[in-house]
Amino acid sequence: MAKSGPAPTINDVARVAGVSKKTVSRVINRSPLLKQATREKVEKVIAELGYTPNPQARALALRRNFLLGLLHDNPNAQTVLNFQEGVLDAIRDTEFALVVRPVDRHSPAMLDDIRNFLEQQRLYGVLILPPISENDELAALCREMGCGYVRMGSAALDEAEQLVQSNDREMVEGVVDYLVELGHTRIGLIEGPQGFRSAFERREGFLTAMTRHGLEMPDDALVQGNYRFSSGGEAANRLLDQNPHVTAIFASNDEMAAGAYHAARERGVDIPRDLSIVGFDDSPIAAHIWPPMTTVGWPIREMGKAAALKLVAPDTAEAKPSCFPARLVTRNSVAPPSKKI
Amino acid sequence: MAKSGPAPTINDVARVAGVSKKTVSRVINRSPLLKQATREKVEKVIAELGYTPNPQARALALRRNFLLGLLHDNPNAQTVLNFQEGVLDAIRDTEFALVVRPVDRHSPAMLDDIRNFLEQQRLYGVLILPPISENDELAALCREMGCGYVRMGSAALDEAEQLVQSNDREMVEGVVDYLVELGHTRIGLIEGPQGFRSAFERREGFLTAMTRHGLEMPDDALVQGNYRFSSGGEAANRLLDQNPHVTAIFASNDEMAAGAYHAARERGVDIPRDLSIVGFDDSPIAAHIWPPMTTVGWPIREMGKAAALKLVAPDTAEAKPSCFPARLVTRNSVAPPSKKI
DNA sequence: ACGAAAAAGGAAACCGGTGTCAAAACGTAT
DNA sequence: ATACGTTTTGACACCGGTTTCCTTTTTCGT
Repeated sequence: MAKSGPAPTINDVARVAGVSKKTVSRVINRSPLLKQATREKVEKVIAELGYTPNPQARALALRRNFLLGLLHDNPNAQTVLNFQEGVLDAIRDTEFALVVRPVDRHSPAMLDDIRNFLEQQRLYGVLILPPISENDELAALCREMGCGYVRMGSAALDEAEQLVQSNDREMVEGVVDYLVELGHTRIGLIEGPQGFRSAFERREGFLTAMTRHGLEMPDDALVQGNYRFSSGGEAANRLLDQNPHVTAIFASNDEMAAGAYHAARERGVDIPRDLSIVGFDDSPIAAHIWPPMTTVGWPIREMGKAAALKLVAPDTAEAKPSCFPARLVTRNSVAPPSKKI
Repeated sequence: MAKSGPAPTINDVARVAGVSKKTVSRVINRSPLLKQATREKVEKVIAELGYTPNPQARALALRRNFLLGLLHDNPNAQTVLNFQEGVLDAIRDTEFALVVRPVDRHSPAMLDDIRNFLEQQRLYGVLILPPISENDELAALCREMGCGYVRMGSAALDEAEQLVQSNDREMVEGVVDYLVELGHTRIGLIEGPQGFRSAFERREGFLTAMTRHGLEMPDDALVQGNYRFSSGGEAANRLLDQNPHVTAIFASNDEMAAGAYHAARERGVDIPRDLSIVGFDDSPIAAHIWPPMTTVGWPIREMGKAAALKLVAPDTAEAKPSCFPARLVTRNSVAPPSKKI
């Protein structure tokens, strides 16, 4: 049992074990050039005293903190928090801690802010969430500062090693296949905002599949939103005005899909009888809205865990995978088309 | 302009300014016993070199890190993230950073985990979110470890100084007044789980107002949920089975209210014509669900900011207030009762 | 048994700040 | 000019680790 009072230091351990502090340091850092007997002796004392190294002292000496940073500028709270949970799964019971840093991607000072942040905190590594994960200058900054980083993204970026991603594109194709199989031929798309790689990937997947099925995709059946709830309603109204015969809509995220629900409701069109809607993300709103929404879920928490492990334990098996499959979550917002032309 | 290369240290500043490092340290720490001329000279050099003190070295010397911790075990992602944002509003452009730590209040090891965490990270202070903010052992632990703390709560706890709270109870009374004014007399309550102070406060507010209006509150018009979506549906079904004449339901949070929406839908009762529903929190779901939900909003972000300021700048005006008024957000889930008896 | 190479361990400096305490500088009364 | 009380400043140890470099011990071939 450790006695109470001030925490024991490396000096205490060294004194009690009758060795120098350097030797204790070697034990802590698993240096291979130690006699087995010495190591055991020191380890025994460490256990007795309940000694743990002081992170602040280590940080000073190593010029590097045992801190992971989470950089995000994400409108979706649930995504961020799930990712956080995943990261914390990874660093639980380690000496690492997680510091969060929301940033403003519209601020011209963003890069300078982040540079200051990295310089100040001397982070071990950072995890970057979309959409700023797609900022290559930011990645370059991390490299320049010697700060490890892993990006979460929906598309292959330069270096696969530093990325966790999902197969968005493929999944969106699957969504279209599913709708077509049910008989839908006039399908509208509410895409995400420019500058989001995820929005791009999802649109491309959508268009690819439509082409593959030989389906027409009129320009005005593709409208843009900004990933927020209200934009979904506006987009759906525009879409339905321009293209009244549409029988199904795919929205690039759940929030916009929920917005589309409201627009439909206000126009008196019933979901799913008159209009099928599919979202993306499987955020809580999808389950809570009526009727429960068919959407695409991706394992954010697992991705967070893997991303963190890539930084803190890059050699473990769990840190290896960088692509995490999404899956279709079928609920009640989709039905075969019934609208008469 | 600072030259690139290794960041300047206090020694560089001292050398260039021709003073001792202690003097530089005094300048940084705004020591009052410095000659104005010296101060200006040093400040000039600091600006020239672009010097910023190394937080790791400070942490070691002061035995205290410039880190704020956020302890939470909250089912509501939006609440947590909003609070985070508030905290970051407060510490933006300071040397502080925020480290997050989700905990498991059901784990018997929780207190030990947190003790380790505090001991390791040597935090400047922690912010504690409900429901664990109501754990007095945890508060005692913080005091024992000499770690500042501020709790967010919905009721007056021991020391008002270390708390940011909202006037939940009062607001719930206001909700009841509002419903009564519209003509409702048979109002059901879906309360939150045992052990949540917020649940207790909201129930008491509800019952107080009912009594004040001379309204009957049969035992079976009060059912318990666990603050999660699914429990709201179950609770509403139980409530409506036992008490079919109820014309309005107040739920202790929005998620449960949303669950109640689903139950109503499945039973074919229309909101708000046949049943009015009021939630609490003004989380996104309230605006996204159909019909948009009347609820009570409270300024979580501002509370986060104030809580953080209480730790890092306790003397500023913004850090003073500890009670933040909630307000009724009226949307479309409430109407006068129309049900025939 | 001896010397050389390899292995193990230690002394002291260092990371970049802060605390203590004494010395220097200054102002002023004698 | 001297003595004395303040105000400013600096020298040095310290926080708790790591790194560098050197000494001691062990191992082993001959």
